[in-house]
Amino acid sequence: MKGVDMEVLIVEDDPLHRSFLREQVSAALPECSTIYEAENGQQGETLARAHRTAHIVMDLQMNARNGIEAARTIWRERPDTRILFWSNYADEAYVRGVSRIVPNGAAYGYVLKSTSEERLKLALRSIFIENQCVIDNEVRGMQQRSFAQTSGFSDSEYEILMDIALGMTDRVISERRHLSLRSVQNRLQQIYSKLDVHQLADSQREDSPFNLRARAVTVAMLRKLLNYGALEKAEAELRHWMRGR
Amino acid sequence: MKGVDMEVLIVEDDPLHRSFLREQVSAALPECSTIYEAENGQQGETLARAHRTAHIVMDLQMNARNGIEAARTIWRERPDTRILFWSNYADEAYVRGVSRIVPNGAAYGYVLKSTSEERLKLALRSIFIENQCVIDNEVRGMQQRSFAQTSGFSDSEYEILMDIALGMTDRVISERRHLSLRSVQNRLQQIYSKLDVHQLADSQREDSPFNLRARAVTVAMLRKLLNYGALEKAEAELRHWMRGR
DNA sequence: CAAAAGCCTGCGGGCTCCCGCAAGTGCATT
DNA sequence: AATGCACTTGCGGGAGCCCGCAGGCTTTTG
Repeated sequence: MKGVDMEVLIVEDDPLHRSFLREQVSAALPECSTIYEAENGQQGETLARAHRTAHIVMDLQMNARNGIEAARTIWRERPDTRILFWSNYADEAYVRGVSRIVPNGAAYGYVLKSTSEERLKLALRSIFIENQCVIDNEVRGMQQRSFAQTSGFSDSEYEILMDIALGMTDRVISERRHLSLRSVQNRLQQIYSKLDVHQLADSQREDSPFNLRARAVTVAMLRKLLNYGALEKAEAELRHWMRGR
Repeated sequence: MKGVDMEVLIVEDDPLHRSFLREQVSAALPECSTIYEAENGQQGETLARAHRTAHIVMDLQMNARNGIEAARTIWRERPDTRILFWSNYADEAYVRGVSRIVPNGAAYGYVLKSTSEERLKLALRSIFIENQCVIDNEVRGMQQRSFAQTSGFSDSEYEILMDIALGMTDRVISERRHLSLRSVQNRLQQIYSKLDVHQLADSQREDSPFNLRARAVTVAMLRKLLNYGALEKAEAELRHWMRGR
C-alpha cells in the first residue's frame, strides 16, 4: 500500500521539543514506521543521507549547524525531500533564508512552535501525505510584507545590508559585489530610507544624531531583518571570500 | 514547621518547558504547596507582587518582557526574593546583565537548560532551602573570563560599545556620557583593540578592509557580548534619553 | 619624593562616509 | 519615436571617523 512504510527524521536540539515532536508525528502519521532523531544540523544531514529519508521535521536555530544550512545541503542532494520547518520565530531573516533555498516544486512547510497541536498534525499530514505546502499565517504575513514594495528589500540591497553589518567599507563592498563605489553608496541611500534611519532626528535640527551605517544595522536587527544566525553565516562566507583575492 | 507552605512562581514562555519545570519543582520540593505560572515577564511581575512569592524560577529571553527586566523590578520591591534563572544560553550579555542587578546578599542561581535533571533539582533545593547561590560551571567560566583582564570590558567601555551599536555619533556619545569628544574616541580605540577588529587585515597591506565602528558591533555580537535583548533594552533607554535634552 | 601608570583633553591630518548634481544605459509604456 | 522609470557611474564637497602627538591631572608604587 502506498503511504505505509514512511520514515520520518526529526532534527531538533531541545530534548523536550524533540520528544514532543516524536509523539505528535506518531500520533498524526500512523503510516510512519520509523522515526529517526538528530540533535543538530550536522547529524541531520548525515542521517538524511544514510537513510534517504524523504520526510523531515526540522528546527531552525540549532547550535552546531542551523536548519537552513542543513536543509540546503539536503535539498541539493535530493530536491524532492519534504521538509517541515518548526521554529520559534518568524524573523524576516529566517523566512527569507528558507524561501531562498526551497527548490522548485518542492513541498515544504513553516509552522511556529506556538501553534496548536491540531495545526501541527494537520501540517504534518498535508506536507508528508498530500505533498502540499503549509505556511503559518503569521509567517505568510511576514513573507508578503517582505516581498511587497512596503519596506521590501531587493536581494541586492539585502546583500549590501549584510556587508555593512559585517563592517566592510564601501570600497571593499564595491570590489566584492562588482559595482562602482558610487553604486554601493546609492544602494546605501535606499537602505537608509527604507529603514527610516533618520527618524529620531531632532524636529528642528537638520542633522541626524546617528552614524547612519551603524544605525542601519541595529534597526535591521531590531526589525528582525537580521539575526544572529544570518550574521554568523555571512561572516563565514566573508572569511571564505577574503581568502581568495 | 519551617519550610512547609512554600510557594513557587514559574516564569517561562515555552509551554513544554513550563510543564517540565512544574514537574521538576514539585518533585524536588515536596515542601512546596502551590505553584504559580506566568508566561512572560509582565505576568511574572504581577503574580510575584500579588502573591508575594519569595521563590521564583525564571527564563531569560521571553517575548513580552525579558527575565532581566522582570527580575530587576521584583528585586527592587523585595530584595530577599530568591530567583533561579534557567536559560538556554550563557551569553556574556546575559551573565553581565544578571550580575548587574542582583542585590547584595541575595541568593540566586543561573543554570542552563541543557543541564541534567539532577543538577536542576539540586539547584532548586540549594537556592530555595539552603539559601545559597548556584551558578553553572559554564556560566561561571564566562563570568571569570568577563571580569578578568582578558578581553574584559570595563563598565564604561561596555556603555560606549552599546552606544555605537545603537548608531550614535561620537559627538552625541560625548554629550550623553559627559566626556570630551577625544575621550570617547580613546575609549573606542581600546574597544577596537580588545575586540581585535584589525585581525583580517591583509598581511602585507597596511590598511584594514573594515569600517572599525560597524565591525566592532558585529564582532561583539558574534562573541555574544551583545545580543538582541541587550540591544532592545539599550534602544529603549536611548529613546527615553532623547526625549529630555 | 620621584617615577610610573592611568585617564582626560586639545590639535591636526588623512581617510571614509554621506549625499547633491549630472549624465549615460537598458527596459517598459504610450 | 518619444517618454518615463530604474539602475549605474563620475565628480565634488562637507562632515564624521581614526589616530598620532603632546600636555595636564590623579593615583599608585618603589
